[in-house]
Amino acid sequence: MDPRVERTRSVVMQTATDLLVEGGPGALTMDAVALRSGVAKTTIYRHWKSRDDLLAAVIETAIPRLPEPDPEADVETSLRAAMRYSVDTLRHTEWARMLPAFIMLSQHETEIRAISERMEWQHNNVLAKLVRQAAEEGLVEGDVDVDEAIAHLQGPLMIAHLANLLPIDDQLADSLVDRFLVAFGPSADEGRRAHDE
Amino acid sequence: MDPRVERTRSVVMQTATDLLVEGGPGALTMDAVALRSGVAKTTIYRHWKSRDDLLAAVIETAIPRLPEPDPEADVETSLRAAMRYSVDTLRHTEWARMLPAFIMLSQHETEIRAISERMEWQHNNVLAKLVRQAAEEGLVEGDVDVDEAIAHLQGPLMIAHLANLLPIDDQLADSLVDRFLVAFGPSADEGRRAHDE
DNA sequence: AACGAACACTACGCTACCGTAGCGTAGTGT
DNA sequence: ACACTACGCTACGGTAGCGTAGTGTTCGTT
Repeated sequence: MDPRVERTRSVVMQTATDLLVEGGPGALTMDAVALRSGVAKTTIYRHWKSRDDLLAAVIETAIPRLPEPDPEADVETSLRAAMRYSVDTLRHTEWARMLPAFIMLSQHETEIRAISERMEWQHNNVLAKLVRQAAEEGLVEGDVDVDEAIAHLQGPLMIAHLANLLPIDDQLADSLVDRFLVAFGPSADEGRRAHDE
Repeated sequence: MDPRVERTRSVVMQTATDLLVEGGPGALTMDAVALRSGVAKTTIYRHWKSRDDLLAAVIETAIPRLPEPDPEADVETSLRAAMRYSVDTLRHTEWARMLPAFIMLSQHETEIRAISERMEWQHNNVLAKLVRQAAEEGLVEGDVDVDEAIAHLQGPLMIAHLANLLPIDDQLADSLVDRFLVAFGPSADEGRRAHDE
């Protein structure tokens, strides 16, 4: 492939990503990208057919994919690894800073919503498998609601990030799994029953 | 007060709210508000000094305030009431549909960020008091991290709403408190220790 | 009845952004 | 060396949004 093409693509993508991260979707304009990247606007349009197309490409590129768990590892280890991975993406990637924009855009832009659904599907797939496996092995209650479990694993992390409520680090990832295993542990029913009376 | 003023204010606010909810911040334009509400643009500018000012007013009006718990009630009842209130605002109010926009705007617009911080402060204040009280009464572990507790109470609800992961209803509110009490209960340490070996 | 405030309407000027056209230049692969 | 393609540059046309001006009208108050 022509190295000029490769260079243009990467420079524009990086610039567009920076603009989105710094100023939100409103800051990602073709003129701004052209000005800051040094790439001519006409050239940008040769690679992306519209501004929305470029925006979608930026998001598509930045979007995290949860890795499949190592089939050798036991469930708890895999669960901890998955949560640490989620924490890492929120700590080290540009994704973290475009997440708010992404959440909003997926509400109103059908193109972005499609990306969002693919991502959620992929994430929930990985996590759901782990939760079911954990249920089978007796680590959590047998009749666990998978979506509820995912909400408890990911929800606190999400709000910690969006509201700056807690520091995002490995310790958080571990404590999330700890809390989850206690809350959804097979002895949880007894705990709740004991509490009710 | 002049009834014309009152009418204009309420009609414009309602129209602006609708536009924000339907199409996000980009849809809330002065021209659109004027057109749909039937109020002349010059009149709108007589009540709000700019488009951003109107947007802020809409958000400020829609923003939910967590009510102070009844001092007569016991902690667990108050906690359940607070969570049911959170659920209700996400189920019945326009706030639910403008939350994504709000999250994004508070990232980049300082005016909105200020509103966001006031809201978080108010919410966390109410919840923090309840969590501390719960700790004192031995309902949850004594050295509980208040912010962590809040994250576990509100996080799953937030993600359930944003990702359409779970139905938002009273049953969810109750199960959130149930899970929370188990995960943060005074016996949680034993649970975790028992699990580790 | 009369005054004043709030309002509607039209028409602006201004800016920012989108997307395109035309032309000349510079780098790539053969 | 050659043709080809990507690229830069400048200049557009078109649209949408913000905020304002001027004029006349309606409504509320006293």
